[in-house]
Amino acid sequence: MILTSKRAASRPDLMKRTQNRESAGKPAVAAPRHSGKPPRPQKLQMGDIARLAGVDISTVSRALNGSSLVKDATRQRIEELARSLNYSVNVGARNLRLKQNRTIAVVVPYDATARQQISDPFFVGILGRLADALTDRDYDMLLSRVDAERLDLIGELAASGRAMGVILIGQWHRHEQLNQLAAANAPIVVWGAHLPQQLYCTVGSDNIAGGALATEHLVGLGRRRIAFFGDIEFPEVAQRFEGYRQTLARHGIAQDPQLVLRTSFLDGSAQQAISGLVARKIPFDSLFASSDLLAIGAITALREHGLATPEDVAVVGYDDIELARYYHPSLTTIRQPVAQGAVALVDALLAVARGERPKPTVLPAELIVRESSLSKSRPRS
Amino acid sequence: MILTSKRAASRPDLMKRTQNRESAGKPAVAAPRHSGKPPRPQKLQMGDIARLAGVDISTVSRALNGSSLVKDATRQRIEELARSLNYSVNVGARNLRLKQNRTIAVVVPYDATARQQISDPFFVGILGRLADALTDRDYDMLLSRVDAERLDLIGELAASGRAMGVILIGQWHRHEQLNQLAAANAPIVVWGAHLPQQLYCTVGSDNIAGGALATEHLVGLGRRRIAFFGDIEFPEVAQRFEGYRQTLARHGIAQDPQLVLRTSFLDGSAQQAISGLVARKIPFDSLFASSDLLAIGAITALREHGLATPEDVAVVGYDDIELARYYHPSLTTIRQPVAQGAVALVDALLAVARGERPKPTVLPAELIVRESSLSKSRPRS
DNA sequence: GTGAAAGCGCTAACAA
DNA sequence: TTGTTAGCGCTTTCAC
Repeated sequence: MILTSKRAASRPDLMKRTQNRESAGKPAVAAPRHSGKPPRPQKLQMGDIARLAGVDISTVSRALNGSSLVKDATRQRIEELARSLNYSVNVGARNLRLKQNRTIAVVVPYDATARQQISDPFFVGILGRLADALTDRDYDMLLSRVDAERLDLIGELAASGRAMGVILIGQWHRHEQLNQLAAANAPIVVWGAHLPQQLYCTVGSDNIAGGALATEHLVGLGRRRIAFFGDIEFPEVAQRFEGYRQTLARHGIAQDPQLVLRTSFLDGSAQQAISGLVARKIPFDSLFASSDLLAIGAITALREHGLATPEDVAVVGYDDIELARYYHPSLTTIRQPVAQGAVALVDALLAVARGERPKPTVLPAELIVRESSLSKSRPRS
Repeated sequence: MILTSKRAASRPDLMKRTQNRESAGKPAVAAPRHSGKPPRPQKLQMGDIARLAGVDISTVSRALNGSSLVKDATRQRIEELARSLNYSVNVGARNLRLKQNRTIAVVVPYDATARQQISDPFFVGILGRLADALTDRDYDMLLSRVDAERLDLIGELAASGRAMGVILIGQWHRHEQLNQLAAANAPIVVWGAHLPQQLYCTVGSDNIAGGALATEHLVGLGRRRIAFFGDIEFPEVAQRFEGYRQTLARHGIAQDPQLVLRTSFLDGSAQQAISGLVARKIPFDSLFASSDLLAIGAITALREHGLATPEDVAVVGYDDIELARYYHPSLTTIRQPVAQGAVALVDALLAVARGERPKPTVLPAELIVRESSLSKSRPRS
């Protein structure tokens, strides 16, 4: 080895830092400011603690990382010092050295055409749970909004080392793009529907069962003209529709295509759909909406047309967002186990990051009965 | 300088990497796997691009950073290569070297006693806007939930270099803790009320004006017994209450302490408050709630007691969450300019990080009139 | 039990 | 225009 301690001695910046610190007690004379700005102090680093504790920087590192090599007394002193000075190890440097990364990106795609926002309460619920699950495991959460048209950008999050992997909330109708990403070995996990030929891992609830539960419930109430609201371009919605379809078939109820309405989220398309049904005098006595937000929009529109829920039209939503309980009428809906889902997403992503190929998770869905479907139908005039 | 190219030659890892890459074309014979795991490939790095392009790593760095020093043809080639291999510069290493950081932490405090969740739609709205504002400026957003009792943890986010600063959404009743953080030079900015003796920078809307607008509106409708719902331990709510108080005084309406109810968020305390008023037969003809969520809870409770909104009790909320439009009755409310606020928060934080002391921002509040306050009062039985 | 030294992946002054 | 080299703040062998 050619280079001995020459190296340290030739580090002018280290000298400078040392001098700065030592003159920190005196008023700002030896350290002239160049600007009028307040002198936001250089961030403390391990070398400073080491010098203050009179030990080598490597000892500080060991102490702060709980190595058993370091003498208890020394560790005490160092820990004390670090705490009292509010020192925290620089995570970036640490990660670089360790080639590790404890950040996970959570991506909420948004549509430029604004069909569904980050503000969808259901997604927000997952977000909160994810934050919990990640915090529990001592991971940081990087939150990104990404244009659904540019899902390819997701790969960059991992490639750049910003995050060790990506949890995507909402599959949309981007199955192909996601498959491509997975094929390119991007560490992603998706909340959504499990599809055939799927290269990426999904976590989601059993949408077919959910759709069936909702429909079964309405059929059980004696409803026969059950409208379906939702955009079946989304795999999850398509599966809910499939549950609806199967249930009608099982009961020998003819399926009326006029009752299947492609509606998106809070932008008024539920209102339009209701208006359309009413205008064309298509009879219906109930409605299964693929989200609570849609259900709420529909109930509002029904009311404007003089139709009461549940008397004239029983309504079942999907998601059991918090508001479902507080809305008037309170909403019958399908609950997805969000907390469980968040944990499953995190665990799956960690597995993917380890190089495994975790199986998709399908969680149970549950029917929550409330006012919007409670009473029996009354005769239509 | 003692060390010439000896150094590079003595880096065994570099050699190893090179060999690995070069044998990558052949089937996995020379590179035996130790486990059954799929061989998640070493992440590409700048050196790889350099070797493939036949230039030095520094040239790659320059090319990818758009330095004008590099010849156009070379840059083209390098960029092409990087793109086709899906290479992205390692942000961690880059930040370390540059001593910069383009991550901003957004912290949503939550109360262990669950008064207000991350899921408060208003906060979520800000969150989305912040994501936009940060993305626009090419900053990453680190989202953390922090126990409101442990706001001191916030300092760690900056001290550890995880983020260059912290945007805190929701001031709560933690004014003192925040002042301490600011005194310790933590780069924070807070969404909330501007208070006297405040060491940290806030961005928020004019809560006094908002409270006054709401109250003025109800008075203008002929209401005189106006209840106030909210927890005035929160500075923002306290200011809304102050606007309410001032307005009543201005109109010479006596303030009845029985009409001021300390209610928190969606946990049913609005219901209790209404029940209490009804049980004690305290007359009231309208209600100003310090959040839309409270207003919705109150309307639900009123309905359960056979009181209609707006006929019996006119209701004004606060925040103008998206749902306010879709609720039944749609909600009269005070809108806070969230998008503007998000931009202001980000700009303020960047200023703080530069060592400046930006002034608190107080944004205008706006009255949005909807059904919940529309009609005139009707006589009470 | 502690210190010296190398190097994580990158950028930039300096040299050529 | 490109290559060489030092070093960002940290962890971890390897010596002592």
